[in-house]
Amino acid sequence: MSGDKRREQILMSAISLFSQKGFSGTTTKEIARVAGVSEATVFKHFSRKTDIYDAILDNKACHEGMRFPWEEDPVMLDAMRRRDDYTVFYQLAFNALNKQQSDVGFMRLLFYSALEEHELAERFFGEFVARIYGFIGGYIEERQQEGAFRPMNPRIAVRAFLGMMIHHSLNNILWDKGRNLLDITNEDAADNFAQILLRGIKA
Amino acid sequence: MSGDKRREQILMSAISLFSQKGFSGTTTKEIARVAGVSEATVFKHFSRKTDIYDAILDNKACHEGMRFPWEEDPVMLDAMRRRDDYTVFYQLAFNALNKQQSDVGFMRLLFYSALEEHELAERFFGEFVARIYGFIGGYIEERQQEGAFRPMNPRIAVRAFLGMMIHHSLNNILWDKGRNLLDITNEDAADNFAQILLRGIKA
DNA sequence: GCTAAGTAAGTAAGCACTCACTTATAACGG
DNA sequence: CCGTTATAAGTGAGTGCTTACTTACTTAGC
Repeated sequence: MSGDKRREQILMSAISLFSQKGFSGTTTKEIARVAGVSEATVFKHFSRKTDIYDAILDNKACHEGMRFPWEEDPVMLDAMRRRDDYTVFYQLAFNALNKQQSDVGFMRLLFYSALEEHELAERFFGEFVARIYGFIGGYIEERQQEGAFRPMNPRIAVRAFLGMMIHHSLNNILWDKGRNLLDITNEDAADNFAQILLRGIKA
Repeated sequence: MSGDKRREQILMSAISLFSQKGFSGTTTKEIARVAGVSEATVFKHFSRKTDIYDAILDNKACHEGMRFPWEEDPVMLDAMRRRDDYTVFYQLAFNALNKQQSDVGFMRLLFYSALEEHELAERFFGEFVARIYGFIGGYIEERQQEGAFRPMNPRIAVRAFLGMMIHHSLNNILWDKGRNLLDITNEDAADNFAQILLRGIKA
């Protein structure tokens, strides 16, 4: 197998393990076993254990994870132009919830790295989340100036909205996997969250 | 020093370390150093490392952390009787935010234990959060029957409200310690979150 | 003089990481 | 077509260090 392919395979195994057990809870031996190679091979591709972690967050997080739904969703972009606030926030929530649900491992990894205070995780959150605040906050601000939304700090509205979505995903991923407290579809969640926020901030 | 006092002292050191580095990232040697005793003394009080973790979540979490603000806050109980919805939700948010802010270590510990899938953490979340959903959800349901709130699944409203608060605390604790994205007081946050939710669910 | 509190000095297992070595691949002159 | 050779991919068997945990022993207080 070529070096690049093997490297990718090791990274995939590492993502799976780090997301389950965190950095210090995962051994290089185990990464090698899951990747189906010897431990020495792992160290041929990554000279230190932290290099594996760095590579994951550098590639996976900062390239794959950094795509923004609104840059690819014509439905939402069109709704923004038409000032169809409900569709804008419904699409935002629906896209985000689906994305979070489809990559539970990556979500867990981000949480571990935040707790372990990995610098790359901090950078990821700083850049990615900052752009989200700018984008949604900017739209809310425009609508405030148009008199559609009541005056308030738009970033508080963003935090409230993101809070609903992320906390909902967190519940499903971490604390309430059996959906005992609340068992709803992403469509239902997006619909309700969009409605609560919009009624909550409209003029 | 008496056995019980020493035991407590070791637990305090362990809480501090586990909350910073997680379970597998913390060594028994380090716990002993912080507690100012020998490693052997740690194992006199706790025969295995996991016993320390269990003791923390058993005592600290299930006894100290399980106190509910509404059971002690006369302002909020009175507001509930008077159907002063704003004060009810403002007090809920303000109490929760202050509590979370005052015990960052405990919050981090709960996150670690959720990621590491510690059974006691699951029990804590199951019991504690379930009671919150029952309590707030029950109040919302009553107000719906009185015609004050619009018809909807009350638990979705609870999730939205808890999401705003917990995500806000999480931002301040984990991702945006420098308050770059949003820098507001707990009073401001509680006020805005309560307003957004109430406008969002009122009839 | 008994019991509880405490520890120095271990132990075996596990950890990240290295080294000497083998195999597979492919390019190239004859 | 073959045989040589350079290079990259891969590994078994270690290295020294750290880990959770133990044992045999000392001290302090009633």
